[in-house]
Order: sequence, then C-alpha cells, then structure tokens
Amino acid sequence: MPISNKELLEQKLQASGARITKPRKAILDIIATSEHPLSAMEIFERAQTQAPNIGLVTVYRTIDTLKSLGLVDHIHGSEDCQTVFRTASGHRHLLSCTDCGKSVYFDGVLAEKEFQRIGREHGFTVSGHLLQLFGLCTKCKGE
Amino acid sequence: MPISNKELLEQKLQASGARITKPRKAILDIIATSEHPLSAMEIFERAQTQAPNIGLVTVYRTIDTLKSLGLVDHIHGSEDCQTVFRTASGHRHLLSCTDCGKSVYFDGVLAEKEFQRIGREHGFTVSGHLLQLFGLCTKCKGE
DNA sequence: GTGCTTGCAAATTCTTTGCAACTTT
DNA sequence: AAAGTTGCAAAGAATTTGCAAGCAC
Repeated sequence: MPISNKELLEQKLQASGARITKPRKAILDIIATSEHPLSAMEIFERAQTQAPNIGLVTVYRTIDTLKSLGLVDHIHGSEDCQTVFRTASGHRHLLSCTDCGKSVYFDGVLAEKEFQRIGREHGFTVSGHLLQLFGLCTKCKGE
Repeated sequence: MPISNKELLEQKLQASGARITKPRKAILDIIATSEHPLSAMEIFERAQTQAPNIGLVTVYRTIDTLKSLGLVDHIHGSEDCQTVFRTASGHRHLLSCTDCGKSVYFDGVLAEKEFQRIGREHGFTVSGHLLQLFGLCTKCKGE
C-alpha cells in the first residue's frame, strides 16, 4: 500500500528542515484530504477540531511555508482568489465544480504549443499561463 | 471616424440609467486608455489629476457598476487579483506582459471544444474557464 | 426639484508583524 | 539546550457602509 497524501506532505515538509508540530499535522491533514481549494479561514475552522488552540496566524504561516516548498498551489476563483489546493505532479490545471467546489487536476500539456503560437501572433514570448475550468461535477448535475 | 473607447463606455454607462459625473468621466477615461489591468488604487491616483477631490470610495463604487454592466473584467495576476481591464467584445482572453503589464486580448474560441472534452473525461460539464497567458512583450524582450 | 452620487469618516475584513512562552529535535 | 514554532495582541492594508451635502438630469 502506497503512503497517503498526508504522509507525503509531512515527509516533504520535514525534509525541508521544518518541524512537524500538532497544528501543522492538522493543517496538512485538511489540505491533503480536501476535494476543493481552501481559504485560510476554512482551514482554520476545520483545524480547530484537531488542534483546539490553534491560531489563525499559524494557518497563514504554514500556508506560506507550503507554498514556498511548492506543496500547495494558489488557486484563483471568480470570487475568492485566496485559496490553496494540494499540488499535483507534472503540468496540471484545475477543473472545479461551480456548485460544490470539488476540484480535480487535468493534464495541461496539450494546450502549451497553442499558447506559444497565440503569443507569437501578438509579438509576445509566452512563458506562463493561468488556466482553470469551471462546470458541474457528476454529483451536482444530478441534483 | 469611429467613436473612441472612452465614448463607448460613457454611452453604455449612461444607457444603463447612470449619471455621467466628473469623477466617473475621469475613471472611464483611465480605464478606456490603459494598456494594462488597473487596481482601484492605481485608478484613484491617476484620476486625481483629472478630478482633484475624487475619493477612493467612488473608484470602488464605479468599478462595481462597470463590472455589473460587463464593461470591465476582473483580471487575475500572480500577485494582484484585484485589477480590472476593459472588456473586449466576443470571447476573448488576456495576454499580459510580465514585465510592463501591457495586455492584449486574443480570441479564445479555439480552446473551447478542447475544454469541453477535458471536462467530460472527468464527469464534469464545463461551463466556463479562466485563461490568461503571461510572457514578455516585444518592447520588454528588447530591453 | 428629485433622486442618484459623492466624499468623509468609521467600520469591517483580511493578513502580517512583534514578542514572550512553548515544543520539537 | 538550541532553535524553530506558536498564540496572542496589535498593527496594517484593503474594501465596505452610513450619511449629509452636492450635482446631474
């Protein structure tokens, strides 16, 4: 059996020299298992069940650490642009449900060449892009 | 000679029932002529030369009005997600220079079908997307 | 004149910083 | 024991709201 998402995050965090504390474990657990991007406040609220005295500040600081290690991505939504989601390996983009927020990664390599071409047409050398898809997931379509 | 971008914005704003005031004229002028997305603060600072007593609040309120009329788009950047840029007609996406901020719209229809397909693969019905390209513009490449 | 707009000031909300006490290693 | 972490409280930054005065129509 492969190690869980949470354990992987923990290992990588520890490997960077950071200490694995109770508040951090709670935060990692929440991020590792969430099906949708989370705001600092959401993480904070959920973390309180696991680490009662946790401070919102710790959530912000841990998110910063995880971001700088590339373990979470900053996700843009039409309303909230301050959410994070666990990183996927490879070049991936997010597909999110507009109803429940459920999100999955998809492979974005296909679009690459096309993006370069569009840039050239306008005299730009394209070096990056922001791509996210929105729609209804299977479950929310049925309701 | 076709009417200017600014005049077009003014007409549409007025057509919605809103009044054309001095602060609004200043804001429209700035948005209509900007080559890159603007934050409320940037608009505010520039507007002061045209309307000395303008308040930052008015900028926020005018932006809200323009957004709800679909005359400006909310633009996402890697750092600042609170900027606006004039809307383009048709289905368009933004290509922005990472150095000077210069932005141009490009036609995004090509990608549509591909996005639908990706969604289907994951059980989603794709209804929207967020796509922005980043790179260096002609001018900034040379420097 | 009527009623939408404005600018000010105050209130909110979100995020960051300073710091002494506390854990992890 | 040493050094990284934590939570609190306070500071900052960004945005929104209440309201009387002002301006567009």
